[in-house]
Amino acid sequence: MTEELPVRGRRTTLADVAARAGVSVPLVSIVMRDAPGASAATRERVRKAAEELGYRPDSRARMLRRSRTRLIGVVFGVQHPFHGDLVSGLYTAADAADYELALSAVTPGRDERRAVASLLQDRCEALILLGPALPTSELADLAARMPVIVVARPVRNRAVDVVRTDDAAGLHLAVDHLVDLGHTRIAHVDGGRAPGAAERRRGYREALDHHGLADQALIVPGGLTEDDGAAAARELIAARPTAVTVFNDRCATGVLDVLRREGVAVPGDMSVVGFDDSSLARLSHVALTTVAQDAGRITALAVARAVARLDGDAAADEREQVIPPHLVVRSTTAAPRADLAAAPARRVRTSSA
Amino acid sequence: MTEELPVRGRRTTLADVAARAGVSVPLVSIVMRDAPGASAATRERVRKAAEELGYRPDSRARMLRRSRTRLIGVVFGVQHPFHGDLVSGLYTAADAADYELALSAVTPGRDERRAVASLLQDRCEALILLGPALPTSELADLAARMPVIVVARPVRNRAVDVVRTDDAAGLHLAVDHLVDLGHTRIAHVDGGRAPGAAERRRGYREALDHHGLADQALIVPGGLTEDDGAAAARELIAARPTAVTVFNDRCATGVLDVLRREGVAVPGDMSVVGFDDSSLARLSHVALTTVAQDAGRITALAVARAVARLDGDAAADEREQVIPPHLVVRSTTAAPRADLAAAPARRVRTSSA
DNA sequence: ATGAAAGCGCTAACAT
DNA sequence: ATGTTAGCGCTTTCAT
Repeated sequence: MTEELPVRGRRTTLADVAARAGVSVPLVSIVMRDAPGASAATRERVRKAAEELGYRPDSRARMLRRSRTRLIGVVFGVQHPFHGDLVSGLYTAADAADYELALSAVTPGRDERRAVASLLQDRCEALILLGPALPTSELADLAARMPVIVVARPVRNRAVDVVRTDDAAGLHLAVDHLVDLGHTRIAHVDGGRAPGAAERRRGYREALDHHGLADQALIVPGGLTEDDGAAAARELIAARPTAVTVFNDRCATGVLDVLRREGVAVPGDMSVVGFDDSSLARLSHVALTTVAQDAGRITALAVARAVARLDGDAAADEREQVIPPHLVVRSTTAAPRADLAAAPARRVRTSSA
Repeated sequence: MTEELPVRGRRTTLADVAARAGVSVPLVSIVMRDAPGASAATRERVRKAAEELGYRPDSRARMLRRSRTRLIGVVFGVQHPFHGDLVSGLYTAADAADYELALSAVTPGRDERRAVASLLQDRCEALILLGPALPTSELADLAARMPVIVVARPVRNRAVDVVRTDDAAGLHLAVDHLVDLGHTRIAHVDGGRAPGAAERRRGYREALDHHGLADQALIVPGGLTEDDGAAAARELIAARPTAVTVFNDRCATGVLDVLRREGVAVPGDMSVVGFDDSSLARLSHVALTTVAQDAGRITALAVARAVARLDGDAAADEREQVIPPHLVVRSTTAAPRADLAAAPARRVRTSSA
């Protein structure tokens, strides 16, 4: 029994397997791909030979020969926790659609342009970009070459597909929940120029307006990080609304931390609502009430859209798919204390950072 | 002027560029690779043609033809924040060494075996695994096929290279710092079976022993997450050491949160030291004193080792490179209060969860 | 059911 | 300095 274990050096190829099985190369190819055109006996023999040689198909050669690479490029931010959830979902969806994923990370030393360039060289057939900061014009240029699906950021250009959470609706949910609890003085810590921040700000204003609370609006400058939230918390302590909606969970965590340290009880003195339902929010000692984005649905739709564009079947016409979020109520929201509910919030439209 | 903008459909190839420039295909290849063997005038002409056609080399064809792919596979956990720092560093190091990176993520639905398998099909020449959970035997099998560099986890097998932080030394730093401040009753919240946890536990014991404090040892079961830390904090509140070293920053954050909420002042009543110097620790409102792993150095060494194995030049013989960490002192450590410094810590070797 | 031949896009080896 | 030939590992005709 010749033990030809796979060792460092030349890789085993179809030809090696063919030689060992005593058949032609194309026939081995047929067997390896489970394509029709080989007898059961041959399949058996070829599989055995491949197994013994530790054969692994070369995806590069395969893609080179096929007209299609069945490869979808994904650009993600290595620092952003939510992108982790999205990447997980993308793998699942791509797998089901029989596509491969090529990951390209954006890091402090590697910008989006480089990340995209490397995917182009890998001959991806479509691009899925998670919360890209690239200008719309460049996205449009890319979209002229290949299907481009932008996730979690609105893009006003008919050439690119967009799958995103309905950010405005998310803030409606948050505000409605707080109003239901009896709050009237509800502030918002915003996300500055972050993707989605403008939509959430708008949703907040609309929702307040809808409840006849427009004159109670208080928008405090925030950002994406815990530090931004901590800074915002100081303004909140001065203004003393009874509840606050925060741009995202990270920022909300910063808000929570400072509030509690300064003796403001949550939810006793102030209710707090986040956005994302990240792992942070789920921690039992944080237990943040938050607006959940449906990562599984978003990623499934993103892949489905990429595949639809590639297969060219009935190219869907709405370029933007907006997914409704849902509210996850945990322990940072409650009815306002009776003595706090009445007093009016100090009105500050936008205070300077 | 023929505007042959790159449009969806067939990609432009070397042949297209060659035709437009009126030269042979290999000559274009030479120009695109900046290889010697073309006149300045030709280079000029070819570059112009390539530019006009929006030509991008096909990395798959390139790798297929070259004997070398110059591709290093990286397996990382999409949820682990520290892996983000490592991936960033790997890109930088690979770039400098003129290698490409192929990323393969481990997600809840995609285990390490799958992640590795896809990299093998991509014909990576070496593998860098971040904190892999794979059994040593499988790592050794892999290492028989190609250079394998394991990062951030000790592996007792001469076939694989290891680059990791000196975890035990990290706990020496932490304990020494606390002893210098005057602490004698120092507890440790451990990481269970997480990579590095055993080493850190050992370092903690050694350091206490070194200061003649062995009989004060108190190890509380913890874990990797904030929740684990929160649970451990309750035990700490009962035992009341004046200081605690925690497995990692995430867990330490959980400890901090509960301590503060239960009215235990940090660092007034209890000092806390983390491990990782993750972005969490750096947050101004957390300001955690912590043991910093040198991600830049670790990744540089990991790539350097992979390259050394591949180039076969003077294959370094120590398979394990242990990098000393350093202490970052922030605001969660201080001298113990005079009335607390004297009393002995309750002695619990390992309490049950 | 099986094999022979061709070629995906590129680079290396050899011509000239 | 430039062109010709061959072939990386695979899949796709097209024969048989």
